[in-house]
Amino acid sequence: MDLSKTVNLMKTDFSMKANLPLVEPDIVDFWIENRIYHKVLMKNQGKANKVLHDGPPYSNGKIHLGHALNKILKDIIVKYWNLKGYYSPFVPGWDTHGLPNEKAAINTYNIDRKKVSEIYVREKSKEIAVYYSEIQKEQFKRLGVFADWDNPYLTLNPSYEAGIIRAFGKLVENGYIYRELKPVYWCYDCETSLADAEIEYNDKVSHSIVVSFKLDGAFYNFEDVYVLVWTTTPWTLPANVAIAYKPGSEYIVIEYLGKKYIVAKEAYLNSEQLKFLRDNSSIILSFNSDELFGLRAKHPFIERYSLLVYATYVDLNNGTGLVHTAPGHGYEDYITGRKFDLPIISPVDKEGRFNDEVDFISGVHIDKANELIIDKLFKSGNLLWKGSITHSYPHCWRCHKPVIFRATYQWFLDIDKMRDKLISSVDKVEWYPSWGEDRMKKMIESRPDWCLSRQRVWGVFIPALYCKNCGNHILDPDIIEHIASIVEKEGSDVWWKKETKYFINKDLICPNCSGREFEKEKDIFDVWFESAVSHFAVLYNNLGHPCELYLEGSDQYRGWFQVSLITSVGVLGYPPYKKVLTHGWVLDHEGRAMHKSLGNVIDPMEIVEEYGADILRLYFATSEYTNDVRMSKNTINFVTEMYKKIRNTIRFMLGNIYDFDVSIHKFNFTELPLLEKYVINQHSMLIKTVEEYIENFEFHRYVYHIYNYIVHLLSSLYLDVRKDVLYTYEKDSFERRACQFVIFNILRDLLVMLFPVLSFTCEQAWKNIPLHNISSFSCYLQDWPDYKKYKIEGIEFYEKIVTFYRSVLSIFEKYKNNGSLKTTNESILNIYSDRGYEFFDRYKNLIKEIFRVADVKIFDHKAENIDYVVLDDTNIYVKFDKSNYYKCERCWNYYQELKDNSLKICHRCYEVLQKIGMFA
RNA sequence: GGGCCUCUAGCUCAGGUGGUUAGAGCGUACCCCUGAUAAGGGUAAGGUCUCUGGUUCGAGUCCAGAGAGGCCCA
Repeated sequence: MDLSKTVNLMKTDFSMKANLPLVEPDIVDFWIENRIYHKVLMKNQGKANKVLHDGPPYSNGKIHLGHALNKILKDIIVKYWNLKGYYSPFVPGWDTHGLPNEKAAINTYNIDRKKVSEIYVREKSKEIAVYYSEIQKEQFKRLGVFADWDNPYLTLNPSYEAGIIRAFGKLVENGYIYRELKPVYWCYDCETSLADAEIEYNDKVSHSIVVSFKLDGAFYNFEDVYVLVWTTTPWTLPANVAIAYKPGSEYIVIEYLGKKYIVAKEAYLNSEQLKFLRDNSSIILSFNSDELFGLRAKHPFIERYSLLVYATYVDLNNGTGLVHTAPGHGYEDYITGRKFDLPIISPVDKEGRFNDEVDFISGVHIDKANELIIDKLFKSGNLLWKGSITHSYPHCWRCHKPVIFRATYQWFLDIDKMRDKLISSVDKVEWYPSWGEDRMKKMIESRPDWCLSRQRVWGVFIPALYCKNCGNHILDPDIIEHIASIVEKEGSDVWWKKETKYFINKDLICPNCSGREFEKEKDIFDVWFESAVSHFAVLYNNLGHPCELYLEGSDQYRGWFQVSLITSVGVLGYPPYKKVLTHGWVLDHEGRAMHKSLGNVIDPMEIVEEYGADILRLYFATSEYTNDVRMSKNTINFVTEMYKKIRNTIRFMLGNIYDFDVSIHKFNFTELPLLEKYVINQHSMLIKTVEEYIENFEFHRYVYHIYNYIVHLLSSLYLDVRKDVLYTYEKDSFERRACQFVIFNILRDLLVMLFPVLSFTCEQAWKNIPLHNISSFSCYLQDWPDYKKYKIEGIEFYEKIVTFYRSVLSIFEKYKNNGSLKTTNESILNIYSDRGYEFFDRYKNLIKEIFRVADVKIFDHKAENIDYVVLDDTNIYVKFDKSNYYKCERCWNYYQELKDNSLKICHRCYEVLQKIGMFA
């Protein structure tokens, strides 16, 4: 008789080898064809909603690992919420406007901006943006991310654009918008402003001059004292309004050729530019630079005074330690200017020519003006030294000519006005990790006003008008709303297509000059403003505002978290989110950022194609992602092994319920065998703990906890112990059906609990559960398990037996290693204890079951010279003996006697064989 | 240069309010099983807790520096 044929071995089509790269695409199709995302929403309709609002990635390339990490983490949360019974839609978004796509369009289609219409550039930019958003969408789908892919929000959608304009209108109404001069990079050859990204740095030879400004009044009883400044851009001197020194530093008065000059001591000793006077001058006074505060110096060729102010960026190793400050011509100068309320003078026009402000250079180009100014300084005796310098200098990316900083009028959002409100609104948000709150506050405290305007075409225009007569700007909330409603229907292109009057819906008269002719603003919004108002364009009046959660990389404290907060507080008065969660960056194995130049970039889709999306998902889920996540192909192997263990355990469970029907084989948990009760109660604890971890967004704990449960409790203990019952007991026996019942419950719950991470694998396993046992055709349509259902009282003692078992195993190892025993099956376990006799005696059968030994003998006294383990502070002595029992050839257990010695079958197996008709 | 953050076994992670020999899994080595089999079970060896000072009877845990790395600014 072939006894192996009489045993109930596992059966399943769920293969051991995953083949994820091959299998996953079909599962994606299954989800999409069956509208699983929508079905879950229908199921949860009317329940409490929790919305994770998607921060829109920029649509100018394929996804990288950072995108993958971000979307997978979001997906885990949203899937958990939906399983838990919340109504949690996920609307994906893309940031589509802005310079990178405009640049990409110009490069891709070889566009000469001067020769084509703005509409053409916009059309081509849109092509690029839509193209990449579609690519990214497909990639995200392939990662197993669930979302409303057919209805994403794109910032170029007319409805979204209208939202941008309306949000701006609210900010105007609330008094946060103003217009002011600000220096921007300017190319006088291309006659345009440039963004940072359009700047390239090249070496340039510049003038290098040291200029004196005469102090107004006496300094330390010295009359006629001069301060020295160094500059490489003499043409900016007409815009000089201040001189900056480094606070709290040692400055000196020196005498040089009979005159007294102030410089920083360190500069005097080290600076290249002061070399000319170092050897023929003497220090006559030393003082703290703070004494300079509030003094003023006379401009060398303009009837104006220059204020002495402090600035921490002043460098004492170059120049004089006193920095020529022209807020109209430099960013740092501008910041200092705002700090000290200095005027912004901008005497240069768009072609680089001076206006009439200073007579001797009126109409002169700045390149020529340099010479004239140097000459003027020389003649007045204010030029102390003249040389040249080669330095790295910003150039235009298109014409490669040096650019200048030039103050032009820009639109601003007034942060100062709302700063207190912003900071207090930070308190209303829960930040994960908690240091986020502090970080956000510190950033808001020091953040300058927000320059909203860009001199570009690919974006949403700023809905402002100008009086043709006097140039006065007009921001009218009624007109802005009117424009928004036009854009909602026709898209933002309409601004470039229609005449100004098309946008004016009332009798508009310039309040300044009573003019009636107007023209449209040419500037567009900073792209950050567009994505910043997604809460208004997407959440408000739709998904709900504020939403539950924003989740982005930690760079977004400066970016989207912050700008969203600003616009939300500015428009509605409160934050757009209840919680903010951040993740770190994906780094290479060495902990370095991935850069093309370093050659350490890993493409997420490469991982998906080689290992599968579930592996990538598991990788991120097991990482402590609030820190940076290191990744290399080596570390992926670790996750792969972990995956195999999970998969095989699932497979084993699936294979052992092939003949199980939950509608027939139903039990109350309280009537189950002890081991089953113990396992079910552990299962209850698992669910509870896992929930807590996920609620705190601690996914690595959640996954590791399940994993350890699978390894320690299921694979190593329960399933291993119960193989005997599953394989050799009669199919319909209480023991076997009870075991299957427990396995089925655990399996079903595990698949649901792992679904947010291992979506593909769980769905695939779900399809392999015998059909009659499940009520839904997708794992995702199940409910999250209720831990209370599995709570069982009075089985705490079992833990003690398990602990005893685990510690005794190392003793058994000694018998194995010296060759006296091979398996526990064949041996007898002797337990000696003077204090634990009663306990061990009572659970003798359980101990036999867990240890899988031939027999257990308990003694109520200690033993000498043998191994012991400590249990509850009591020494338990343990000895294994080889039994002389007989092995049953069917169940492989050892018995004192067999039923049939010729067949070598034990009593139990004999009965089973009889029942299944083997002896008929 | 500034703000914020990270640094525990080869790898991924645990280690509330400071307290005896720092834990788990993977990997490794060795053993068992061959009815989860390109599987399953077991045991063991691996850590100056990045470094240097300090507080304390006592610090991975608190404080101050340093180093390496990350994000954001300048």
